[in-house]
Amino acid sequence: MNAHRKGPTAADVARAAQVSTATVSRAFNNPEKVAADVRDRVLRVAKQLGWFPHPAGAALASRRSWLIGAVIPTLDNDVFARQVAALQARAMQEGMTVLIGSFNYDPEQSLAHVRTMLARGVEALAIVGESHPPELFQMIEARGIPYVLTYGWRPDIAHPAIGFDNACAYARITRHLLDLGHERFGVIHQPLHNNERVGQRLLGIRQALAERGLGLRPRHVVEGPARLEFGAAGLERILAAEGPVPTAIICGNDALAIGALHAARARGLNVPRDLSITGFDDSEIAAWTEPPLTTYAVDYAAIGQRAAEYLLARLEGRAADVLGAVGGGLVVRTSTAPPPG
Amino acid sequence: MNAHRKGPTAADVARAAQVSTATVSRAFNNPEKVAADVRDRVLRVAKQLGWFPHPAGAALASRRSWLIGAVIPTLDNDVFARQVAALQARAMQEGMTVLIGSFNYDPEQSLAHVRTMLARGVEALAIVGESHPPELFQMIEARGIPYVLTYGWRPDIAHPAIGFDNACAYARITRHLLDLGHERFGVIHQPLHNNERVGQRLLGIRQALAERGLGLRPRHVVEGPARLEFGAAGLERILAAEGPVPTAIICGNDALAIGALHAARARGLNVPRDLSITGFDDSEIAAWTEPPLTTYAVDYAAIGQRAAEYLLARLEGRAADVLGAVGGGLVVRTSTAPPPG
DNA sequence: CGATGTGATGTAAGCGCATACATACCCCGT
DNA sequence: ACGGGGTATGTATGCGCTTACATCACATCG
Repeated sequence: MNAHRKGPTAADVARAAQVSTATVSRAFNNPEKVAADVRDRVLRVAKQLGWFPHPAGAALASRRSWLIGAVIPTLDNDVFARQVAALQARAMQEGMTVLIGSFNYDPEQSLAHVRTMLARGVEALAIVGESHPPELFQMIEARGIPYVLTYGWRPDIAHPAIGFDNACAYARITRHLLDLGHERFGVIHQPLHNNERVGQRLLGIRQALAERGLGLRPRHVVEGPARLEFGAAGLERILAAEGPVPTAIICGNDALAIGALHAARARGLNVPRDLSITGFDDSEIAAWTEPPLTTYAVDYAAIGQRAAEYLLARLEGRAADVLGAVGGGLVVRTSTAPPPG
Repeated sequence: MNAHRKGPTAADVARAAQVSTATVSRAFNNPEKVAADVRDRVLRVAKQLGWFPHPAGAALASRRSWLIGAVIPTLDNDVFARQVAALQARAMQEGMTVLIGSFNYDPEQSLAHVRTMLARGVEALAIVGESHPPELFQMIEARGIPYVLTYGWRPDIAHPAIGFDNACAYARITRHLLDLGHERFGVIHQPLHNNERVGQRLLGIRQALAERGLGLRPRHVVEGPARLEFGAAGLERILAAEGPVPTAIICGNDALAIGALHAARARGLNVPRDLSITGFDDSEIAAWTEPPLTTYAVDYAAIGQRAAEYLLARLEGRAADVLGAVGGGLVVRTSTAPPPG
């Protein structure tokens, strides 16, 4: 690979503008320290020569990379995309740029991403979730850079984190259904593997049920990919189970819920009269399904924005009171109703 | 900001391993050039000291940043997210990392992103669309780095590009409807502003219509944000127009089409019996709407992957025959049918 | 057995910039 | 007119690494 083209250097600009390289550097980085006429001359010459500070030289001398790393499961999910977009917007205001790595729910890959990001000199890291190899956190600690976990948050979490309490959120959904009078529940959820958030959610459901002396039957809990297709297949499977069938189905996200909605209709069931179904995330389409979906909204943009806030503050040695839970809440539409009979 | 922590340097490792810094560097970058025992010793000492090559030093000395820039309209859209994910996956195989910038259909922002990316030392750039200030392309040319435009592609495009021909794609959709017997068409499309692809699409529709001696009435063409809500509002507006109303509605993407589907149902129209509606992108949900949506699939992942291929090849001075059109085609489902009567 | 080649390692020169420190200059007060 | 203090600019060093080149040990072969 020969990626290099020899361009002009600060020295060339200095010579052409009849100043020293120090003044060239100052004209770019501390304009107020340079007399207006000199600065203008330098900037003009630089533009003419097509020069601007070479990042590696600048990074080396100033010991700053102006890079923040964001490690997320996948970009193919609005939830993370929104978060990253907000992080990036805020970071850009401070002149920092964001490096994104998607790890596809694979701890190997998250480790690899953190490794290369550190090798690229990121000054801070935002990472989705807790399910990562201990080595990942050790590497970060060893580097001594600020980091923050995003998406999930729990009162007893062992890292700086910004997000929402998955257990609480799903307990909230469950109580909504309990209050409507439901007693038999089904759950269609994402893979538990390497995703502590999903475990938290099941926990939240189970706790809310336990409060009323209820429980979840294993045959009414199905796990699979977070896609419409599995939402449909999952509901089929639950309804095919032995014995009395659930009257309420709690889904891991809106896509699963929409799939379930379809499967229910295909079986001639009326939602919500015969079966209540809930989603999660309050995606755009949730308001437009037939019937409109009861779901749970989380302010994902706030997660990204506050994560940026936190990291920026840490980099400046400031304190920032932004860790913890972000806003969110149940959005009741018409896919939930009292159970039949 | 004090982002710096003084860590060990190559010299520390060299000393501890009783070799020169050159050998340390080689042990990391050209392991095969170092005797096995020495290499192991160096790597062990390095790990023990928690050292690895400082990126800025490495970048400065080797004149490589291993960075590729991706400039896209927004991450909030699956279409671009998929493309970026593929680009990134391919780039990572070669040890390069991808810097992402979303410009929100604002040329100012795309310019700003390219500027900071160049300042970060990216070695190549992938950019969505042609609607950017000339200055943007000048900056890239001045830097002399490879770049490729993605998403849109035309036979007469003036840049290296990978994507699909928006005009052809929409002509194809239009002909499908023409073949079904439609003669009056409506269009619900995204903002034309700073988005040459949308203009291309309208062009394609008009050309296909012209071939059969037909045209588009201005009052049957509405422009607005690419959201469900506007899909619905747009259809309302078209149906409220004076005179005979369209029997086929061509939408700029699946979200608009789904919105239109809803509005049609709300007005008591049966799709496709009373009205045909088409989408674009073949998003996951398109197969699950009521009725399932006729739409147009584009292999967005291939765009990202081939863009990476092209840039990588250029960086290595190789030729790569990947520019041009990617796969795609009409997906006929049941939201289209012959016009009523 | 000495000339020559080969592979492993060391030496040292930058890579392009920021910045602490030194210097020159100017303004002002006295 | 002179000194003090502030401001604009220059000087020179080093950031941490890679790599061309020099060197050295050793094996090979005529």
